[in-house]
Amino acid sequence: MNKRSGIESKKRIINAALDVFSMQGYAKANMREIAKIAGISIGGIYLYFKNKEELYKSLINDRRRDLFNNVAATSGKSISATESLSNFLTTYLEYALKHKEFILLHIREHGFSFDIDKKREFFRQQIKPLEKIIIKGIHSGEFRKCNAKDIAKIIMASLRGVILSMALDDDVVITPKILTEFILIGLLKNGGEGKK
Amino acid sequence: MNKRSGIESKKRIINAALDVFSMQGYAKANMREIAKIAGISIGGIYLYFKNKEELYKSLINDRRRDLFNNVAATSGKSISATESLSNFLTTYLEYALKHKEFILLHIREHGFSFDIDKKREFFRQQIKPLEKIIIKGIHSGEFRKCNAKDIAKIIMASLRGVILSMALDDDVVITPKILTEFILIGLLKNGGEGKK
Amino acid sequence: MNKRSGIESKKRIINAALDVFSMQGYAKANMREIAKIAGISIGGIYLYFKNKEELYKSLINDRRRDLFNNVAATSGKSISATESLSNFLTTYLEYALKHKEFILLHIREHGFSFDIDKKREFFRQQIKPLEKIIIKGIHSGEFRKCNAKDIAKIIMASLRGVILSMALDDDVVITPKILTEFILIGLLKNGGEGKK
Amino acid sequence: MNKRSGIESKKRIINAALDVFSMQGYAKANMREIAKIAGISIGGIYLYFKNKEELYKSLINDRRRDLFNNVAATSGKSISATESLSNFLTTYLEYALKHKEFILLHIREHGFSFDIDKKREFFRQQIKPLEKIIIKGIHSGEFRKCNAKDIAKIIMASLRGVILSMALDDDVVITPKILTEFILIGLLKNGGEGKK
DNA sequence: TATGAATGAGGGTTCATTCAT
DNA sequence: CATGAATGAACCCTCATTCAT
Repeated sequence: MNKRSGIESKKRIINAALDVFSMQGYAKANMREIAKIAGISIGGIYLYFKNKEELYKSLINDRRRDLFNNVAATSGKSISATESLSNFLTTYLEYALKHKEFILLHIREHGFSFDIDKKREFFRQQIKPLEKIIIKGIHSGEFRKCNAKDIAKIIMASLRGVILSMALDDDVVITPKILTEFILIGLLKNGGEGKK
Repeated sequence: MNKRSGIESKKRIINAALDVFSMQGYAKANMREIAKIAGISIGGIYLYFKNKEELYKSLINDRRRDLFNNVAATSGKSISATESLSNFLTTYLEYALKHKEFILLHIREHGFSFDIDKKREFFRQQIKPLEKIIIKGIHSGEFRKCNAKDIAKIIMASLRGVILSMALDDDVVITPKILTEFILIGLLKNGGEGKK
Repeated sequence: MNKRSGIESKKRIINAALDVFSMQGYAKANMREIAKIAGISIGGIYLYFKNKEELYKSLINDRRRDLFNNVAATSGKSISATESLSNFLTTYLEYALKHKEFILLHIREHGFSFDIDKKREFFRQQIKPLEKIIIKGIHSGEFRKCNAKDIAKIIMASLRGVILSMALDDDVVITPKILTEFILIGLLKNGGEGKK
Repeated sequence: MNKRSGIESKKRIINAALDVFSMQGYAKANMREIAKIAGISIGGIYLYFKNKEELYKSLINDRRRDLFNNVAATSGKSISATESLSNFLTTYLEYALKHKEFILLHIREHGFSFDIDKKREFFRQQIKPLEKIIIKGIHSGEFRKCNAKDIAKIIMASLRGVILSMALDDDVVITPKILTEFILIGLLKNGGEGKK
């Protein structure tokens, strides 16, 4: 009977769950294994989480909030739209790299598990700040004229794809700088001759 | 009791399986439901497929071959690199739209189910033709100088993200034309002033 | 893999369940044991009953319907109220003796399990025919004047107690004849001097 | 944290246990809930009772002794057999009304839980004083000639049924007076014409 | 070919009980 | 005396798979 502080135990469970869920997916993930990795008994998990679903949701929501805060924190500071976009992409990419398991889990289970609508909503919400940046850039003359909404969707989708690819395949490494450049050269009004 | 040709039955099973697997994911998918949708008995499935895993693998491989052939078919014909790239993206996007379920399944289970290495290999294979196109474009003077491998990875990842977003969210519609344009403007040597 | 007709299996399950439920009560009863006694696998039970609760309810409802039909069948035929009462008591007692397990289960779980209101209603329904018999007897001059409702309640309660005692304790044997006599002597207008 | 005398705590546990056991039955009753209602920690219960079974047995035995004492206290005082019977029934009924939960629990678990033989014995013991009363009544000429043992069994069973019905169904109210009258009129030699 | 009743391993969850504090 | 986090056996139930028909 290992006595640990409740918070300690909860953290261990969350980490173990993140591991197992992201490796096996929600359905195949197995409470017994999570318990084992967390170094706790099966019953112990149910001291902190009502059930498998609640454990999963808690996981997702925590990371989601985290990511959201990260993005929000860097969004206000920048001056130019170019800088804003760079910050946006960097924040996302860095977060994704640091929390591979969450990203995998999130993408893997998106549209399959509970709260589908909530998830869809979450994704749509992500596009809005991006759209604002693009509009700002167009107004300031930094970006070429385009349908901000469409381009935001494409960029967001691409970002998702890049993150997914990096999470899935260790061979794929895409730095924020390269990605930003690739996207920007297409957006800058003067086509980027000045660059490179 | 329904006498059908074996091929007929097999087709029905495959379609049903694609439905169910893509909706629920491999782990949660249920042989009983597949059988019901296929209009066949449970035992019937095992006449054509050794087990659940085999059914799943058969599904994936068939579509994979199919997609590969599609891409290959359109790759040789085009003359300019720009055209080649456009064809490549269009083929992928159109295939993805026609086979949403497969795409969802493929992405969802990639890295989680069996044959992980095979899948990874499949993805890497996809990048090669793209890389060739880019190199061709650089040589022909159509594309700006860049690291073809890196850019190929980014484009492939973006394409994956676009497909995923469209498959997951009905609200996201990205046409091959718009996507190609977005990517091209960043690749064209002269930065796309001539365009638009 | 023992192949039996579905009906055969279902019967075996019902009998086993009746045994186990009545011996252990609903909460302590154990699906594995039921399966074992029924000579079937655990999963087999779930082919015929959705879950433990459904199995239990099905059991109860079937017997209830059965008892109800028995009582109804003998109620219409008799001429005198005395005879009616005798028939009523006899039917109940005989049924109870034949289905001890059900009675035990019914009493044991009454007020504790699901459908509490349904059960209460069932018990109240049972009193009505009894009340009618008493009223008939008072009108015909067979029975002394009394509050038919109260007396019906007492008789029904006593009947329940007798059945319970017999079901619980093999040492207690009360024949319909003796019980009827005991009750009747109190009901007959002339106090039963004529009798015995 | 709450400092209470041990006796105080024990009492609170017993009351809580009586509540929970009688509402849910032994098997479904839950130590956590008992602890909560008793306003004590789970571990606290185990300071006073070895385990669930011991707590239950302690409960039952205490009430049993209590009831037994009550009956004994009123049995010796009366002169006529009629009065004795009336006292017997009244004592039982009143005790039952005051301790509904115990009665429910006792009946519900009789024959299912531990010490089955002890319980059976307890019930048989109850019949003896009743039998004595009847024999006394026959000798004194108050009661008609009958098989005292059989009649005692019937009366005891009826009493049990009446108590059960009242405990289970709030709609059923049977006063000691009415019950006694109903039973007596059948027992009195002269059929009870003098009465009422 | 085709059926579907039967199997049983395995997974989610509960809860009596223990023990370090 | 008292606490409540931790344990793990045991329960209900699902579902891939088999096989007699």
